[in-house]
Amino acid sequence: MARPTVHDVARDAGVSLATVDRVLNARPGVRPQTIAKVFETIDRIGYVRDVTAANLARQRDYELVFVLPEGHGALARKLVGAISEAQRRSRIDRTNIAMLQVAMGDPHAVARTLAGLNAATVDGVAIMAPETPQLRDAIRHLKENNVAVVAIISDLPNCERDEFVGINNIAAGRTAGLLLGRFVGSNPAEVLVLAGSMLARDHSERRLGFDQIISERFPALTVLPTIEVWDDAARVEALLPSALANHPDVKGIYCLGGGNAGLVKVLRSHGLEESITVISHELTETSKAALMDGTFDAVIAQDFGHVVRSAIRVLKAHRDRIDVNPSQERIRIDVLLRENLG
Amino acid sequence: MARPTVHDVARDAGVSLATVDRVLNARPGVRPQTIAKVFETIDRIGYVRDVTAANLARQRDYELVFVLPEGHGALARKLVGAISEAQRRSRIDRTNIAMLQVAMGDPHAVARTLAGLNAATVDGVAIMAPETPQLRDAIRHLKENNVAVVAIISDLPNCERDEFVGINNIAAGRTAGLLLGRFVGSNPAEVLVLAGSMLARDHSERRLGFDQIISERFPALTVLPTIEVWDDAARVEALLPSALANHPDVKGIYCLGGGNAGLVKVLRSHGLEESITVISHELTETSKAALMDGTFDAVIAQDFGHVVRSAIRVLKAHRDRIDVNPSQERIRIDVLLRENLG
DNA sequence: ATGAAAGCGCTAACAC
DNA sequence: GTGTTAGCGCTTTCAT
Repeated sequence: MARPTVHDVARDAGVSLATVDRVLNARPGVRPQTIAKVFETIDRIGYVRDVTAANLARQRDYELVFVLPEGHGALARKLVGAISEAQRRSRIDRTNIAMLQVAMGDPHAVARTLAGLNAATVDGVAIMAPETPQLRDAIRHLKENNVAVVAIISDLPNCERDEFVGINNIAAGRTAGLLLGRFVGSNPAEVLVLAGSMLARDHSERRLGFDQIISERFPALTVLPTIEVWDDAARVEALLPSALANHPDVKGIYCLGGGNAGLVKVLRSHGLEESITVISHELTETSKAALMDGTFDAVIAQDFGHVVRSAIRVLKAHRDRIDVNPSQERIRIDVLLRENLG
Repeated sequence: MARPTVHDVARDAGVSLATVDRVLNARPGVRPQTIAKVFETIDRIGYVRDVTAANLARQRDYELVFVLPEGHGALARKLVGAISEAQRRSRIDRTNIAMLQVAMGDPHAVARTLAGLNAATVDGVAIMAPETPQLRDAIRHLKENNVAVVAIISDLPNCERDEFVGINNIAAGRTAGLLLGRFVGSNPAEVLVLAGSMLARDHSERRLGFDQIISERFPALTVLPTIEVWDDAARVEALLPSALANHPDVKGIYCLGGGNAGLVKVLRSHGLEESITVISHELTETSKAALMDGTFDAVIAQDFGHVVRSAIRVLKAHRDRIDVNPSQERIRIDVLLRENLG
């Protein structure tokens, strides 16, 4: 038996196509009892709307916007690459994707960018930004105008975002800690932690998870205070050597993200590739090469392509008022070793 | 500027819609020069076909078939679950998914199942089966009738399948070996390997990769001959204890897949959860619990949900003659630890 | 070998 | 409040 269509619903409910359509799209101008009658028919005959036909008739594309930090760092480049790829693919499926890069240092700039969006045409916004009061207001405003909002990579738990697409960073930190602990072994040793900036929510959450598991399971390890490197190779090269000199017992380094290039350079120039276990974050050209040649022992990552596609699906589902497949949208914490880089 | 449509192509090329359609769908009855003219116009104005509108007009669903082993094992159950989930979702996107379970012991039964498919209505087949001459013939026959074929989980490299959707099992074995080696440490020790059946291509490839890396990087480890457990808990309980008794230096166990339940039982009853490092395959209720309580140290897995969705996308793309996004269809070798189970 | 026209499931003027 | 109708981009008879 063929799938029921709006025609079947209209006939069975004894109303016209237009009325069915009004009910389906929650448009005004239908008597409550008519609405009820239509809904009753819908789930009696098991009607489910053909979204693609609807989009065809509507002649309306999905208008999506990605807002992200205007970074030069490897992470930003990777993310931009994944979005560009999605833009290229999107031509065939009625989807327009805009990408806006904003200086994240200035909360007002972020808010202005969001405020500048035309809520009448934009269906959804995916955003990666630090949580500020200004951002919170800007997101609330978008939601009031019926624009879907998802946070990506780094969550905005106190904003009215519809969804978060990214990994659980506390769990990521715990994963890193578990690997570091097991790789280093059970003899007493010190561990150094490098961070881009502890202001970034993802970095501080990773650090939290890392500390949790080290103290739970690896009491022989001493974690030294975080060195903040501002995602800047020069700073790594300036600070790391002296830290290593002051702590000759360092057997492990955990890099929370950012600064991989500087880290690799220092390890090489000091001939420490072999003797120190290094766990880092994000798969980039640098970290991949470091994994291949043994400088890094593991990289914790998330698949940016997946994050971007997932954000797009969630945003579209929101506009179409259909639900997502949670198992498809769960972003995994990838553990990358030299052997499973594939 | 709006996306060009068939109308634009027809007008610009000075032909009718029907002719454009014939060219687009490679149907006969068009003069070569007309074909050329249409194609010229198509890429001059940058026309790209709207697949959803085409499907709407065609009134044709995607008819897909999954063929898999009629197993009771945890792996089979997981796979069936993932396919059922896809079936549930498929109602809304013009996709009918059939699932056929076959006794894989009998190559003729598999071939008969494939031969029984109506090539006129079936668009694509996803199959997990051991490679046999009979299967090879059956697949060739499908391909001759324009049915798309993908191998899933376990590749069929000598068949004319269009694509393989699954992990590189040699790399998976290497990944397992690397983790086992690093977790066990550098003192001399023995390692036990458990296999479902060495006839299964995926298991033998994993073993190969495992042996490679152990000999390359962990010379202190001695890998004992494989114990074949036929995916049977009773066999594990019968064979493993004596193997452990004969080899008191066993510090690591690598389970290639299947038999997790028996393995866990033996380890518990011998009080070896802590002292032996265990790496296994596939995320199931059993292996998840074993990871949580520390009996297993790592599980190498592939996301069956992803495999199934990916196979569906590839099969559809094939019917629509469009290309897939390779990065979306690459199945990752997941390294699961207690901390990143999600 | 080519074209005209109807129709897929849905939406949106516009009419009543 | 509700119905009629044209049309989205494409395919497919049926003519010519």
